[in-house]
Amino acid sequence: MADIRLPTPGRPLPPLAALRAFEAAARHSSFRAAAEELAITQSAVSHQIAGLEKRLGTALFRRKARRVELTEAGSLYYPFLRDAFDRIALGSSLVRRQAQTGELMTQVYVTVAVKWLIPRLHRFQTAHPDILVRMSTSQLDWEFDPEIADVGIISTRKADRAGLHYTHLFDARLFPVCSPAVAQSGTGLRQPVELVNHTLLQLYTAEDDWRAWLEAAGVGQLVGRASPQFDSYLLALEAAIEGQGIALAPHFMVASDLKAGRLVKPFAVEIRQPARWYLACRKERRGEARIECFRTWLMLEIAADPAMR
Amino acid sequence: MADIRLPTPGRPLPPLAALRAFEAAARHSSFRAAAEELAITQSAVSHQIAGLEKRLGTALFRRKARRVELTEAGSLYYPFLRDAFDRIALGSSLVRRQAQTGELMTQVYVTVAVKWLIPRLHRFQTAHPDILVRMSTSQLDWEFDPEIADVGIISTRKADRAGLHYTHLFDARLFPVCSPAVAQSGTGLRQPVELVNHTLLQLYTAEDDWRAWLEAAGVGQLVGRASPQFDSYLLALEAAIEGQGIALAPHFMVASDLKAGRLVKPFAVEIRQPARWYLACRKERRGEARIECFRTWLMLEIAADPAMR
DNA sequence: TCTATATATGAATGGAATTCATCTTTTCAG
DNA sequence: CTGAAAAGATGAATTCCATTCATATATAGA
Repeated sequence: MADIRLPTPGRPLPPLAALRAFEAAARHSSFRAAAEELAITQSAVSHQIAGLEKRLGTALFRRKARRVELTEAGSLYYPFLRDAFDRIALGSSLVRRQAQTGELMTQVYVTVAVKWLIPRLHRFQTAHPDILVRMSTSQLDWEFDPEIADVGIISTRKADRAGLHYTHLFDARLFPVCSPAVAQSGTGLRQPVELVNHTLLQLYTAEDDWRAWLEAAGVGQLVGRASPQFDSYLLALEAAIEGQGIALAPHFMVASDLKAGRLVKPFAVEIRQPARWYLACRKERRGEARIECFRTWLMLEIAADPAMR
Repeated sequence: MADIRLPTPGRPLPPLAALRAFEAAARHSSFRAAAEELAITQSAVSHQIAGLEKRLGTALFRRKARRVELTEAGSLYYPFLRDAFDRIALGSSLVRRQAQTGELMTQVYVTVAVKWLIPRLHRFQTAHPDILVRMSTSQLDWEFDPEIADVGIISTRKADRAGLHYTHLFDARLFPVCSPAVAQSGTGLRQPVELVNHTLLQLYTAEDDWRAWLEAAGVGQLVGRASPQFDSYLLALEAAIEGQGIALAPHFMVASDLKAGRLVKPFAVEIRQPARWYLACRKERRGEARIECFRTWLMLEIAADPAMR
């Protein structure tokens, strides 16, 4: 039951603070320099070393006029402490590095991956070369699966699954987009009411979005032409780019296509996407270095991206 | 000016307390056992390790039902910390031992050495075999010389020499002693006034002692027969034992001779020796292990010796 | 002798480490 | 299946130790 171990049972070690002060003071041959290195006052170093000397029952330094020098006892002690702190420092940095090394499996909707994340990912890889980001792209309605992925960028109305930690990322704005050709066809597309002559591209998983937007645009009764329903925004947007109709999509998913002129935004009316966007991970894995790196980076990218406002 | 040193400049190490907790917990595979070893609560260990994990950005333990086990990161970390603490412990114990090893030069009046210290010294040597006590026996009037000795057992009226630290040891009682033969010679020696027919053995350095005692005994005007003056109590007592007269000595110097019957105490009257007895050492050397060992042992011996009361 | 620099020291302070009290989870016995 | 025991987690309160502050002391150099 009891741990009968000679070298380590209940070894009462001197306080670390004092040992660190001693190590630094010995290295610098100066209390003042040691204090500076440790970002404490000279007084603290003096107190700590005095306490250590009292505890060990021997002087560790000879106080000379403008410096201190190790006594015999101090010279004996110093190498042990130096080595010990070197090991602690080395071990700590290895663990820290290891924690930041390896893969980070992210679960992302395919459209988010293609339209937003992948174009930015090189910056993350540059900043964190030790973290290999892998992506599992799911369809829009998939739930985050912590068995598969370390983190998930998900859109949901209630971020309350037990055991998961959610970081709110942003709220998306929804508005219709179409190809420039479609916007100019016929009499053009100037009023929401003119949508009646167009195909509204729909998603399985967001069937209410169009209804909500038409409502907000003041044409709630309007029913557009039937359209195939798509699995993902990606496909709906592809169809829109090819002029097959008008898609309703979150701003951040179409920002690049708008900028490139592949798509245009015919109306000013926007609605908030009812589901909010989160970064999810297992509760107990919050704090893991790779996850924190990714989270921090994500937040910065979002803050820097006008399409996220 | 600045210390350009790769391995050690201002390395921010995790708090020692947390590292110790981790090391102990890893060794025991149990927070509870670690807490017990460190004499803190389980709660403290839990807090510390949680903080460490947060700081390192990785879990160090997997919490299993009735125990914890190291994660990969923990397994990587543990050997470093174990080694580091082993070194600190080893270094500390070496320094402590070295501090208690070597000689301790004591400066003692020859009579104190012969009559009191030497008979007890074997007990000190048994308790502290690493400390070799050497003695420099001085005459009664010598002052303590910190250049020569580490400590001095001295008798003085004012313990106030700059740079010296004094520990009060005891106050001595003075009374006359003589050989049994002398005490019984003639009509015997029953009243202090009968001292007039005897030789009063005197010390150079304590000429007033007899006067003070006679005063206290109510025979202040009495002047005994002239006697040679001695260098030390030791010689005066030797003379007394041989029946050459009556000596006035501190109780602790004659306790053994009284017990052995070589001397007797003819009168009950005692006076306090005006000078008090101290253990002296350099102020800045107070706290040194060998000195503290000796001081502590001395105090215990004195407390245990009825002749010191 | 005066100034600059370094360490020592006692008292006061602040904050981190610890405890306390309580909860949650898991195992094991009956 | 229920209850008890054992281990760990957690938030709030507390205690104590490290640190700072203010000041003293000591030495070298001008």
